[in-house]
Amino acid sequence: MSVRALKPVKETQTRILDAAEELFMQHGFEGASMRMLTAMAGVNLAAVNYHFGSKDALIEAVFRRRLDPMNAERLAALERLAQVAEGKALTPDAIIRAFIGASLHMIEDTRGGGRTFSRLLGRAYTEPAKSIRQLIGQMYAPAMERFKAAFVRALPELPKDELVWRMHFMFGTLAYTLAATDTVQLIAGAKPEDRYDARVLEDRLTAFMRAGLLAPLPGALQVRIAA
Amino acid sequence: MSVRALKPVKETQTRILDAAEELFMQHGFEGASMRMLTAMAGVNLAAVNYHFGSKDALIEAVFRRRLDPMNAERLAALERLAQVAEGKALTPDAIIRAFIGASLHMIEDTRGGGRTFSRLLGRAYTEPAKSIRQLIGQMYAPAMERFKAAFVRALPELPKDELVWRMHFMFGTLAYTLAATDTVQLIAGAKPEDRYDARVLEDRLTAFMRAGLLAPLPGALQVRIAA
DNA sequence: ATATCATTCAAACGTTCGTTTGAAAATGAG
DNA sequence: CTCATTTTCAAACGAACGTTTGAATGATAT
Repeated sequence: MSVRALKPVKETQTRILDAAEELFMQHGFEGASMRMLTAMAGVNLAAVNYHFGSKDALIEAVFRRRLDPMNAERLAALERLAQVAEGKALTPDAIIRAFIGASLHMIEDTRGGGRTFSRLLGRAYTEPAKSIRQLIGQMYAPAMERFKAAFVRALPELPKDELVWRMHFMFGTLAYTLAATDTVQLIAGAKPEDRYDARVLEDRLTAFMRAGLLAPLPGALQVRIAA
Repeated sequence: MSVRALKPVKETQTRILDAAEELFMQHGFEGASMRMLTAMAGVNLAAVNYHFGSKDALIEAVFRRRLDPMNAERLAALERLAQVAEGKALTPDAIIRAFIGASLHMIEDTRGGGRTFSRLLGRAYTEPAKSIRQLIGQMYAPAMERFKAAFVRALPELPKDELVWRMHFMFGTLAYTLAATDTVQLIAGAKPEDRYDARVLEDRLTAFMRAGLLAPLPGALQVRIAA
């Protein structure tokens, strides 16, 4: 097969992936049918099975296309920081930014569909289908391990149990922020135009997460009801 | 219709609601079919349409059964605090506990299916189907407003925009904690047995959220506010 | 030009979906 | 008991699902 022969193939596959991304986000994996999907992509109904094998394989391909580069970017950012630090432990702030930066860059990518995917991704974390959660888990595992190690070095005094929980909380904050579209408007009439200004959002998220990560241990907190 | 006549009706409806809760959580709303559902409930296939009208109406009923009392509990807890405070502003700590307490009590309810529902609820926040997100939004709106007002009183120096975002982040942390089953195990081999010790979890969540809520304003925002 | 491969296409496959139906069974009131 | 109402039940409805098929079309290399 020559190089030229690949071009139309990739175009069809890309069109399918783009449509799948959009429709999976809007209607969920079960809710988006092959007929909707191929119609939006402008390809024949059988094209998905021909190019990807099955709907499940398509779902996996949708995630793989974006998630692999994203986690690579994450790890590269962490590596770059480690280079600059010259052996010293990184600050929690820097680690957090390395982790969430990759996700937020995607939000800004309105043209390329990155924003669509980021919303899809936020939802996938809580997806009922075990196979999908497993897939996501596998793709995140290596990055997760490296970032955990970085946090352990940055916060040697924080018990590991507690760190794991706080990473869990941070992950939740990020996932929900990626996925949710309505809550901010629900709480108050927020200006939606700066929702996707990734720089401002990164600052906001980092401030929140950093404080949560460094919070005093629960036992040390004294409970007061009123000021 | 007599009082006695209601009993078997309620039993059938309750069996359906319980099965729906379980299967919606495991397979999602589209993934759980009426045939699975009625089989688990031990009722005839037509029973759902007879008692609830449609599958969509059943979904709404599943949420209404738990969510209305939960938000009532939330508001009652806040009201109780306000009584004790005698006009003084509440502490962020107390407000947070009032908000998350209701959700966490549900996690502890293993027998009554509350824990199942809380996981379902965590997922529903990021549900693709607009109708479901709308339903949840409606049910939360009144409580949301009251809690926002309480936070505004407790933190008069915090800009409202920022407060809204931080409530959003807190909501995300809670939602994800309710929904997620794998992430903690993914980050590290956590002990799953204390995952649902609501008291410990409440302390952990409160410590994290309190710190995030009170975090110093991000640098870029301070510049904006000063200007 | 011809043979070979990759891709597209319309049509149909069997299955499962949510819902409806009308008769049977159960229940409560007079 | 009798009648009216409520609830259950087996069966069937049309529609939509993911997938498969085999022929038609396109492109490549000899």
